[in-house]
Amino acid sequence: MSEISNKKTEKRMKILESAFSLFLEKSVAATAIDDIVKASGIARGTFYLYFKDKSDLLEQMIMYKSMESIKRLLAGTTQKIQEENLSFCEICELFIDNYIDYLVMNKDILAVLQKNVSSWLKALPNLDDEEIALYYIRILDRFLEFGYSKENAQKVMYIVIDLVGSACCDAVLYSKPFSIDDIRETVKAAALNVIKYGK
Amino acid sequence: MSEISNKKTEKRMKILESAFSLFLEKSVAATAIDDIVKASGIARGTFYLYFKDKSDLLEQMIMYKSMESIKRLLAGTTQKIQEENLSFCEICELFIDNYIDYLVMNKDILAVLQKNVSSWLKALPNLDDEEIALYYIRILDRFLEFGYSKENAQKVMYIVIDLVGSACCDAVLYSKPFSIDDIRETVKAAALNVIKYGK
Amino acid sequence: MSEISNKKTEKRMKILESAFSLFLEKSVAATAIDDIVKASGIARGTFYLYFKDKSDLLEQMIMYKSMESIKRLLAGTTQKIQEENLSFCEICELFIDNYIDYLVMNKDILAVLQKNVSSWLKALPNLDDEEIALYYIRILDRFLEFGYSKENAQKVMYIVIDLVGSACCDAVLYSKPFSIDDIRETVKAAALNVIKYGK
Amino acid sequence: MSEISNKKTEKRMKILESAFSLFLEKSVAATAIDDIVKASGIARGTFYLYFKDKSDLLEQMIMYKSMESIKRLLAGTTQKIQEENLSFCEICELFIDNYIDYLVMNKDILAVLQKNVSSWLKALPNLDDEEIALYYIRILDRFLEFGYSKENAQKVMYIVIDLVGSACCDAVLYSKPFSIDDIRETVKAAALNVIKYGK
DNA sequence: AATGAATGAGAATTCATTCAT
DNA sequence: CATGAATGAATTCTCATTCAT
Repeated sequence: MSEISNKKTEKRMKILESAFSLFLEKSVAATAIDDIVKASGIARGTFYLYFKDKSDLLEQMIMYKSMESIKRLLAGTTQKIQEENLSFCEICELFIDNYIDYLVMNKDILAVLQKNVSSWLKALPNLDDEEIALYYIRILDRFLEFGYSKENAQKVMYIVIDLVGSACCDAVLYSKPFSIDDIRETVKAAALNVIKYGK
Repeated sequence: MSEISNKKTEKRMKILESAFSLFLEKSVAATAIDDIVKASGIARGTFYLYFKDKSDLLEQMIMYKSMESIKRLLAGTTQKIQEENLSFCEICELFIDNYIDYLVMNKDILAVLQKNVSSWLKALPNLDDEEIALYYIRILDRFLEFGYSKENAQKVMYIVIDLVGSACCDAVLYSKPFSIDDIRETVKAAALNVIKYGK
Repeated sequence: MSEISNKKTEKRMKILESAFSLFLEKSVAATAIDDIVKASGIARGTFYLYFKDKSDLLEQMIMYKSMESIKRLLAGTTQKIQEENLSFCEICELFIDNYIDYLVMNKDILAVLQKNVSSWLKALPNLDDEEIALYYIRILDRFLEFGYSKENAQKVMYIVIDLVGSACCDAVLYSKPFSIDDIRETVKAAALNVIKYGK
Repeated sequence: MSEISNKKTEKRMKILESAFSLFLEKSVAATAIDDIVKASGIARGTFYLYFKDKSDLLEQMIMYKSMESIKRLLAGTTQKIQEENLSFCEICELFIDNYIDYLVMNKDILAVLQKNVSSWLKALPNLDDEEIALYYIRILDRFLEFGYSKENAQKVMYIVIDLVGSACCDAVLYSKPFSIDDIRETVKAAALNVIKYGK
């Protein structure tokens, strides 16, 4: 990659990160392009060299942020799976636990993505990120081993991820109608029941 | 109710309905107060006699729309429960089925409320609508009969409703990652498993 | 006409006049909406209550200004015609003389309208201004008396007006390639020759 | 001419031609330097190596385009004059005919130059193009032979060219208020009358 | 209560021009 | 000579809200 191309990517990242911070502080709607520009230390026109408009920025950011973090989650989980020798249900529990932890710890991301936390799921089938695709296949295999059909496995995985994301989003961000501490175990149990009895 | 107060309520409804249509057509963000005012056939200033501002309108609308329809859903379901003699699990299945039907049929409401379809849940505990409160208690009782603690029952009910709402929202509105026909049975089974094994 | 409607028309005029002055001072391109707004003593948004945008304003202004002044020209000329007893050629000469005088005296209008001074001609056939239509017919009648066919009369009238407008525009505004004093008599003679021998 | 200087001229032409195409497509005002630069296949900064700014480009283009074509017009006409033995009036008629043909055929140039088609006239007296100067003198001589004073000849020539250009501009571009076919003969007759009786 | 003209802060976007490479 | 990323002043336009009638 050339010097220039490097600098461009760097600046694009800088804008994305600055915008993200502002979206957190205020909210997406309350953040003006002008704020982003000032926070990024660039000129107003420069923004438009990198993004078509605010919604283009938001779209790119959701992908960038959710990819970035889901990758970390998957990497951490699969590593543990390989190290220790775990049963299918133990793996699922571990994964769900990690996902909830991830949501709790990344409250900032959650605040921006809202109920779209799990939106990376929709992009999974035709995603061009090899790393994530690999993890996905590895987990899918375990479902097949457990007796799931491929189709059913995909649907159940979707429902579980969505269930956890949706329920925890309200809990983590608003503690409504339950705090994350109150509902955590129930969510975990619910998710596991969906998997255990979903064949 | 007096003549005047009647007219006021009527005009308030007119505004809510006009706004709802526009929110559907365009989206909330793209709808200006001016549009709502024109569609309602009232003067610009009049809007502010009925609503503090746009977000006040939105809040009132979500409540109005989701109450209105959830009431219909609950009424229909509890009636059937009383007529036929059903077991707890049959009742739950019936309720979930009806909820999915309701989401499919009220695609327009879903389009505006998005993943907030189930937001009426958050308001449930301290809601001043007697009718709904009554239904809620009746269903809660069934959970207790089945062996649930009150607290756990509330959590599981929340998770189930949220699970169905969230998964079906994507399915009904975007058919992504699955169409509602593809995922319906899996969602239903998942929800039932959460209830059956959630004690 | 109601009080309000009166005030609206008044404000519209105020904007048109302020804009006209600025167009004169600077040029159309160099005048920002903001300048017009300041000069009119109104708020920025108010401008958009009266005009869609700058080109809408310009269009309305050209019509308004060229109508306004052409009416004065026609009125002045036809009055003289009725008072004194003049031959066709004398009438034409008088008219052309008056038109040149008008262009010289309304240098400001000319500066804004440029070669569009005669653009009111294009709108003549389907114009809804009764006053002007009346004058037009009266003059046309004289041509018919002189032996012109109706069609030919219209064409010759157009060419003459356009000839005078175009040649004098350059002369009055830029004195290029000739000053108006240098070319006036030649233009007048040319125009008269077109009429005299154009049958 | 050196290699380098050749390439420079070539690139300058390329920019002029690209700009001309865009001016035609959109209009001068709606064409950004950026568009011209892209269409020319050069870098943004390069533009400023060849032209001071947009108005400099426009000025150079009007001259370039109107010179280029007026030369062709004059060359074609004078050639015919020399071959055939024509009277003064026949020459004038031929010239006017050719000018109208030229305007009809160069509708694209007309669209950009608008009523400035005849603006080359203003530059005639102090033009450093020998070829055109020569043609001009030759035609002027014929007017003197016909009995015109030098000064009057220049004025009449100006009026005639301007008359034809202005009337035909509206006709060719907008067919308003008359189409070119409708008005052609009347314009021709008018122009000839100006010359015949303009002494 | 109802009206709608007026407001003006503020948002988005463009674009000619510069300058370091 | 050529490049094109960066600039930021300038401009257009929107829209929630107020207030005199």
